[in-house]
Amino acid sequence: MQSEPTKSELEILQVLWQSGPATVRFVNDQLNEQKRSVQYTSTLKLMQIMTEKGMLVSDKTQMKHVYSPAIEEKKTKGFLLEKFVDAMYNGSSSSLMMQLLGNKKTSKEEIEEIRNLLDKLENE
Amino acid sequence: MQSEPTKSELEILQVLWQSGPATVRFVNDQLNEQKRSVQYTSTLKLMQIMTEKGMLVSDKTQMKHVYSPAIEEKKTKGFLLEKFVDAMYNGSSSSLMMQLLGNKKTSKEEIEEIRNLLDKLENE
DNA sequence: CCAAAGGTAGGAAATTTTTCGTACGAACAA
DNA sequence: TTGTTCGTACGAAAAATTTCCTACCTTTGG
Repeated sequence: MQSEPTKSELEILQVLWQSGPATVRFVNDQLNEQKRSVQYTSTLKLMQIMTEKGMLVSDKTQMKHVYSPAIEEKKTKGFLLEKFVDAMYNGSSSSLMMQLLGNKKTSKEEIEEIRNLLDKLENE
Repeated sequence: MQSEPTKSELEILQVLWQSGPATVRFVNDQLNEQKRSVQYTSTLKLMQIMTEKGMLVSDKTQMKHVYSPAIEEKKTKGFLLEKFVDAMYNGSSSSLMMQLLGNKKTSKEEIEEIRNLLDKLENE
């Protein structure tokens, strides 16, 4: 079973998803560049907690520990997406899509792509 | 400007969206039915805080105050959806949709609904 | 060798979010 | 009238999350 990452935890996961396994130093630098100012030891602590929780795994064979997400990106995102859809749109994917398609301009290509996916889904 | 509702605040908004303007008593009952056990005064307090923050407005002319969301449902959901897409899918709506459709939670009916929506969009 | 730089560990402080106890007023039924 | 029920107000406790201080070890450059 999977527990919901907090806001800060999610930021860390994002860095790791984006850049692959990394040291605390690297993650912390990325956070400071991309997100917000945060002390090295804060990031360290959080990543340690995440490891305890089983969200990350760390390779401690070297002095500079290297962390990676314990659960694959797709699964975690899928899980969070599902929760989001449930909470916000009563579990209705199409409602969410309506909102999404209504809000932003979607290109013909994207529409085609989605249509193809729909076809594939129905032929299973 | 709009501030992000916390988890609990979102639950309250959901009740109000679902049922329209309501008293604390009603909201609290709904939460206990639909979500989790929570004391009346906890819900009251939270709704008061939300009112301070400008997320809710309350009609205090009657003894039983009646609360409604201060911002329309669509705007709030759109705002949260956008943040979600940005955080999780680098702002790419179609990526999100792919993931959504890839999850096996989408029913035939929903697929049809989406197809219709795509048709509509293309004919504009 | 020695100092400086950079790493982890751990506890505790700070902040944010959530919960609830208590006080007190209004309504209502007996 | 009177007491029971139902409402709000408010402060503070509790819990969850986030931040950082301090200690101490390892590596590296001079």
